[in-house]
This record gives sequence, structure tokens and C-alpha cells, in this order.
Amino acid sequence: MNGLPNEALTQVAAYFQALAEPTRLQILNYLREKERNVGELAQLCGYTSANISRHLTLLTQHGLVTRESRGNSAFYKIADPAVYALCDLVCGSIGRQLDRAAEGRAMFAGAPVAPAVATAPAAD
Amino acid sequence: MNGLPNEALTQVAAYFQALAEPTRLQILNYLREKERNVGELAQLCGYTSANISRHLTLLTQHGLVTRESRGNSAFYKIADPAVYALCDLVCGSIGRQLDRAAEGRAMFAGAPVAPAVATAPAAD
DNA sequence: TTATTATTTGCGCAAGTAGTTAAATAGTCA
DNA sequence: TGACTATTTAACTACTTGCGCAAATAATAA
Repeated sequence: MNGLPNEALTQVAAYFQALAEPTRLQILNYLREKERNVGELAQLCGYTSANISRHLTLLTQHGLVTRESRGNSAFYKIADPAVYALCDLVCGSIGRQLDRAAEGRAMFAGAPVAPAVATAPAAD
Repeated sequence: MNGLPNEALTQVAAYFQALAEPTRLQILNYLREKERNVGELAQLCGYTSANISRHLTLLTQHGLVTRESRGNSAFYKIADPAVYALCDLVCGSIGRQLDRAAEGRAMFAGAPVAPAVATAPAAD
């Protein structure tokens, strides 16, 4: 991504933007198992169909999912498996970050890092 | 990322959000070469130092860069190399998407797909 | 001390966005 | 045809965010 023109950066940013929303990640998470229609996803996520429909439109526009109309329902499924690789990378980064935070807390608490739960009186 | 609790999804979304901004991607791009201070980045990006400083604060909070105060300047450098892996993945996805779009256009235009200059920003 | 430079922060504006309800659209079935 | 269901779109509200300007803070130099 070195000598990318400005327009490319905008594209990449837009792609990340599509993933930068908890509800959309939740949708992608449910689609990991199998394709689902709008109403189903709405119920699973706990939002209105209208809202989920718009999220799905956005994900479709960015090529993350594909839509297939069947009967009077619209079924969506994952189009770009790279999504999960991305999420795994991010989870790894966040994990390392939390580890560092735990170390930091341990320095003050004088307690071992492992127990985790008991280690956080002051943080977050 | 399968059975993630809702809170985790929010964390992941926030991480993606940090990358979902062209200016911040530009900053990360410049930091790829070497560490730089705020004013330098501001000049390179064409924004005020105030603006860049805020972006750097956000990137720091998400563990993407680290700050080191030296003299009366603040030098920033990449803290999480995963950033570039993420960007490469996204570039790949966008590239494939553009390829598909080119195929689609070719079906109408009757033109070969290969030549296209815009076929793929791809990756390093 | 004061002056100078670099960075950060408070504030306001403009633009973008997630969510709702209600209306419009599309497909199925009698 | 009309009734019914599923999805999409429109209109709206509340909230977030990128930006610049100006003031505040921090470090160096005179």
C-alpha cells in the first residue's frame, strides 16, 4: 500500500468503514453459518428489518455480501471470505493490546498476570 | 470470531473505525517509511497540526502507533504491523472487486478485460 | 525571566450515519 | 383481481466526526 494515490486510500477507508459497525459485524457473523434472509437477520440482531436491510445494502455495495431474491424474500450470503481473515487479524491485535494492558496493571497490582479477572480494580 | 459477545464486536468495530479514514491511512502510510513528528505529517498530509494531532491521538488509543516525546516534538511510529497486513487484504478484495466490475463492463463493451489500467491497485 | 517553537485541546460548524416509523414496492396465493 | 407478506425507500431525529481557528500547554533558547 505504499505509493497509493489518494483515491485508493479513500476506497480502502470506505471498505474499513463498512466493517466499522457492530451491527454489520453481527450480521456477517450470522452469515458465517449460512445464508439468511432479512427478517431472520433482523430478529437475530434485534433491530427492525428496515435497518438491517440498509446495512445489507451497504455491505452489498462494498462487495462483502451478495443478494439473491427467492420467493418474496431476499437471501444474503458472504461474498468475500477475506472478511474473516480481517477480523481474525484485528482480534489478534486487540488481544495483544489487552495482554499489554494486563501487564501494565500487574506492575501496579504486584499480582501475576494470568488470573486476569481479579487483576482489574482500576482499569476500563 | 464466531461466538463473540456483543462487547467484543464493538471493540473490533472500533478498531476498523480507526482505519476507516483516508487521512489516518495516509498517516500510517507515511509512518511506514520511518517515524515522524506531528508537524512533518501535517505538512505531508496537507492539514493543520491540530487535526493531525487528533488523528494520532486516536491511532495511539487503538494501539496502532506509539508516541515518543523528544525535545519539544512528538514522534510517532507504527506499533502494530498488522495494519499493513490488513491493508493488503483489503487491497486484494478491492482489486478482485474491480476485476469483477471490469468483466461486467466487458460483457457490454465487448472489450478485453486485461489491458485496463485500473485493474488493481493490488498490493506490494 | 521572556521569547519562540511544537503539540494538544476547547469550541463551533458542516457533513455523515444509525436508528425509528410510515409509505412504497415486489412477490405469493386465493 | 385483491389480500397478504417481505423488502426497500423516504422522512425524520439524535448522535457522531472531520476540520479549522484560537487558546492552552510543554519544551527549548536567549
